[in-house]
Amino acid sequence: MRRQNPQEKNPFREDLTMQHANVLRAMPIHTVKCASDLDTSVPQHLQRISISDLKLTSDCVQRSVKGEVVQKGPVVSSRQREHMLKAAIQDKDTSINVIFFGTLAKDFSQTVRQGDIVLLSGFTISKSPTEQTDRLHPCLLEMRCIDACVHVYSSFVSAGPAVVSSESRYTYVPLSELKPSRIVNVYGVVTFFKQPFPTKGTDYCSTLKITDQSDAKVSCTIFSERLDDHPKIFRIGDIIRLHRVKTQVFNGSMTLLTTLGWSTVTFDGMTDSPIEPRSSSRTFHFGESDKRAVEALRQWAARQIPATEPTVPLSSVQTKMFFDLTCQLLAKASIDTRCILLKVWDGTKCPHPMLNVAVAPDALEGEAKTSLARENMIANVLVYDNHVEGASKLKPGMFLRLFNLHAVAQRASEESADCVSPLSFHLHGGTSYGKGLCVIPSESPELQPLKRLLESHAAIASEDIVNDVTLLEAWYTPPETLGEELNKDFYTVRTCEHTVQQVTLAHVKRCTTPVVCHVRAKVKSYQPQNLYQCLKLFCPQCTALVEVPNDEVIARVFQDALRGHQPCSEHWAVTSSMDSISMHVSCEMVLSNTHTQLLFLQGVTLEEMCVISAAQSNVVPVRSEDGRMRLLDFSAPFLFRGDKRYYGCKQCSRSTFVEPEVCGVEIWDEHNVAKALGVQLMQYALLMKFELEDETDSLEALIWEDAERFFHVSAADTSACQDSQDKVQTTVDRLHPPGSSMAQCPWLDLCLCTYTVEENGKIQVCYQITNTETRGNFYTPQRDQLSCG
DNA sequence: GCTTAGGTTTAG
Repeated sequence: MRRQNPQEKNPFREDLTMQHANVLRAMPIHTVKCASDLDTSVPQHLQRISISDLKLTSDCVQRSVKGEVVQKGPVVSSRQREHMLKAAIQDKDTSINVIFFGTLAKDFSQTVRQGDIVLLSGFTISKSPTEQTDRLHPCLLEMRCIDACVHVYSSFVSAGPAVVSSESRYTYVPLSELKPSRIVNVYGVVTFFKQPFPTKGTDYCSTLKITDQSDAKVSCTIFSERLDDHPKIFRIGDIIRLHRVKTQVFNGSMTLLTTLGWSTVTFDGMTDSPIEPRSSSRTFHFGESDKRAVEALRQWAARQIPATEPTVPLSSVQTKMFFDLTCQLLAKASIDTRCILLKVWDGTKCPHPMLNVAVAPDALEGEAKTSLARENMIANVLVYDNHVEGASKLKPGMFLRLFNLHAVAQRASEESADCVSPLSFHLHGGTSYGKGLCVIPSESPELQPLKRLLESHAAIASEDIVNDVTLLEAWYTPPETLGEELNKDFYTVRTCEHTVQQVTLAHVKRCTTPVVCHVRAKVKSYQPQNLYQCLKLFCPQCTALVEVPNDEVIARVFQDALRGHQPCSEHWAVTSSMDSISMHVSCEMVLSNTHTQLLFLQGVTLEEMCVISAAQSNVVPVRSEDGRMRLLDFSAPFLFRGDKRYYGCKQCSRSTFVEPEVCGVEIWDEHNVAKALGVQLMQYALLMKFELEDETDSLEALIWEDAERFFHVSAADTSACQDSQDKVQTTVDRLHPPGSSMAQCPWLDLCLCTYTVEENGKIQVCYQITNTETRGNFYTPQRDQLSCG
């Protein structure tokens, strides 16, 4: 390092001093070629003492200790103090801290590796200041005086009971044979794990539980401030190797804890899959013996742990369940600081309708194909709290495993059955039950079936961009064979023949009028809120659109007609009277025997009219004026047909009453009655305004010309028939469930016409929903429950 | 500066 900085003073001075010192002293570190040399080639005057026998009061002159280097820290230097290096050596059951000072610290750092066997002499004994925390030996060895000497053998061969081979420098202790306060190397099969989570300290913590052929189960706690250093565990059954972890008894159970210099490597646990070590370190040791150890654990685990479904595909998800999901990220969007939305898929179709969380288009990173959402293939995952940090680093296209996802039905009320409630997926805050998420490398063998499935779907999805209209229709129109749950639910279909591609609302707004567009949107709000107000009267002649008069207004017209009540006589009619009520029928119709079909009624109130007309086919209320027959004011219906009422246009109807033209009419209905009377019949129409919204924009669209097809009712029926009114109400409730969020509203495929109208000299762009029909379940929620069972 | 957590469900 110093050589890289020629400006610095005395660049070589320290090195020269070191070399000089080494020459003057006895070499402090001796390497031996054979383990037995540690016992034979060291000075004979040194007497061996076992670590466990060391005491503060022990005489350490002419004594030596031998042990494996189980910890080796870095050389610590400061201006005030000489160089230091802390290590720990272990002999049988006991580990003791050793501190090397000065040049010895540097030499030890360069010459000795963890796992080496050392023989130390010339040490002094002091009290260990870290006994309470590291639970190692109460004493500490200090290697500082001029006599301090290290003999090292660095090609250790284990005689232990473990998974070793001749080339291995490591001994692996069976989990059942772990002793307290030892630094050990272990292999194990993961039976539980949590993704790393931040601690209250400086590190992230991974907690896991492992087992091995000895059948002992041991919890492990791994601390590291670098996320990348944590074990890359993707699922239960993975195999983990831990080096230099410390045993510790907690709550009566053996646990493993990372210590200085720990390391880890993990492997897929599936038998027959390639043994690829997963590690952030490029320098980990991995040889044939490790392959054998992994394979042995795989074989053992395959027999021990019953084959369990590793993760649950969307096609198997049930409401309320907690499950692990392996998937690909399509898009993500931040909801707020404590919540992030992930749109994911795994190539399977969920049997339940899936909640689509709508977010502003500019907030969405990545693209979620709407065609997939339509097929229940996109899961909307809401990631909360402590998981937001990790989720925000994800990029669309990544493969993920989400642990302990919660499938939540959106509507939890008693009234709505689960079968129609859209599912959302929550990764709740906290780490219990392993809640968390991880990225799985794309090349991971276990991902290959998933990737093949996604690719096959992606191929289909890309074809619809080829503008093949037939395929487009097939893709966007829910086929009858689709999941029954979806068919029970509510959706719309376009009935037009337009060969146009689906566009966004933002696109529609940019189009020049007039144009026909296909869109996919939700109903954010609607007007009028009182549905009786959506029924209008429309004159096809002058295009006047007026409200349907209420009974109060109509009754007044009848009262006005009664006021100047006088008999009237018309040459074309025969009249019969009873009290103040007169009935007129056409003479010509009497002759053609159709007179029962059309009755003119004079001198009745609205109530009486309703009673009488209920049993008649066509009744026209009339009044007399100067002895002549007149129709009532057009504020009242000019015709009552059963329970239906028909109105004439004030503008377009003949103002004077003339002899009805009855010739040639055999069956009388509202049209030929109107024609015979010179009345311009007004049509009933349903008119509503929907506020439509998609990911890109919102706009207000009218539905009226095709409203009857949309609602599957006749507007005239809704004027009189309760069932038809209920049907409109139910449909509107399905479009926008009362009190619901946008997320709960169904996506609608709509055909939209744009046009301009001029009003008060201003040109305004209007949108109208045409050629669209609602489909699905129109029953009320109460009935719905029955049908869902 | 040398701890942190120590499996066991949010409540959106």
